[in-house]
Amino acid sequence: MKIQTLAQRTGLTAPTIRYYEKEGLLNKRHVRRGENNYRDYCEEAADHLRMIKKMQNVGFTIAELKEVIKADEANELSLSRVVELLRQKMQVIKRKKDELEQVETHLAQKLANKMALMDANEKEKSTSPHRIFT
Amino acid sequence: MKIQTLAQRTGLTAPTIRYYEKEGLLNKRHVRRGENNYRDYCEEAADHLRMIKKMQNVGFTIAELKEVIKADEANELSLSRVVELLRQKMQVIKRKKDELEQVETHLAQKLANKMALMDANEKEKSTSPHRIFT
DNA sequence: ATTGACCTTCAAGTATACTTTATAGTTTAT
DNA sequence: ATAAACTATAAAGTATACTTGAAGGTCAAT
Repeated sequence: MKIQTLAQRTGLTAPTIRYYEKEGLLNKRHVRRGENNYRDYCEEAADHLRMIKKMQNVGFTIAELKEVIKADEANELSLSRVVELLRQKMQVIKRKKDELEQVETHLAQKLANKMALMDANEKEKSTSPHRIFT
Repeated sequence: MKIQTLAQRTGLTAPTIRYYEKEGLLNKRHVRRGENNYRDYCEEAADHLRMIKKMQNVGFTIAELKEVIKADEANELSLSRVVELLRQKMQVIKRKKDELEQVETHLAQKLANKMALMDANEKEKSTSPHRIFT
């Protein structure tokens, strides 16, 4: 598949996909070159990019993504190092999940607060008319 | 409390705190000025900044943070607008949580994979000696 | 065979979030 | 009272993650 197709399937732009390749987030498994020198992507490239997008959304940098991707491709010699890295990244994710829940609680509290205020306002509005002639 | 104290309590640097103030993430409730023109922070400022840090960590931009903070301070007239905004941000958080879980699953799978490979390697090592003189 | 829609690379430009530097006034300790 | 350690502002510099622009090659349809 060509770059525009992949862009549409992932919601990224073609320049962004080229940029990610330059930054080392894609490898031979994902991209080849045709005779015309056009990039030719395999089907899995779309999933790969969607996962990259998700990790980006939750705060991973390109450098961190690259680290995980490269580790995944690395050979057996560094297996224990890869396992260590994956464990470490999962710790980071756990921390982020905790933080998200704290933020969620915080916002939920603010929301409840504002809604209570709105309710109070509504009551005032509906009771005022009764007081017009009192 | 002065800026260095606040910096230590939040893990931010003094310039970062000044920068956040300039960007509108702190208000009169959080900072005042002494006679010397030094900033004087209230106790709640630390919690406020820690929450900002958490939201930053999970991918909120300064512009988004400012939006929520300003909304929170807004008067009753825009209450329904604030409630709408808070609901919207909580949706974003929900989405981020989903994404984090997907990434977590993905990494957990890779981890399991690598560990299986390591196990296989270990077995090979322990059986090889037996084959040395065969 | 020419037009338009693709593709290529490379370089420069932009937005965000800081950090650093320069310059100067204030407070604290000896 | 003077040095060290703080505070202030303003402006410039940096890193990250793209986006945009220029200049050119390729492909598909008329």
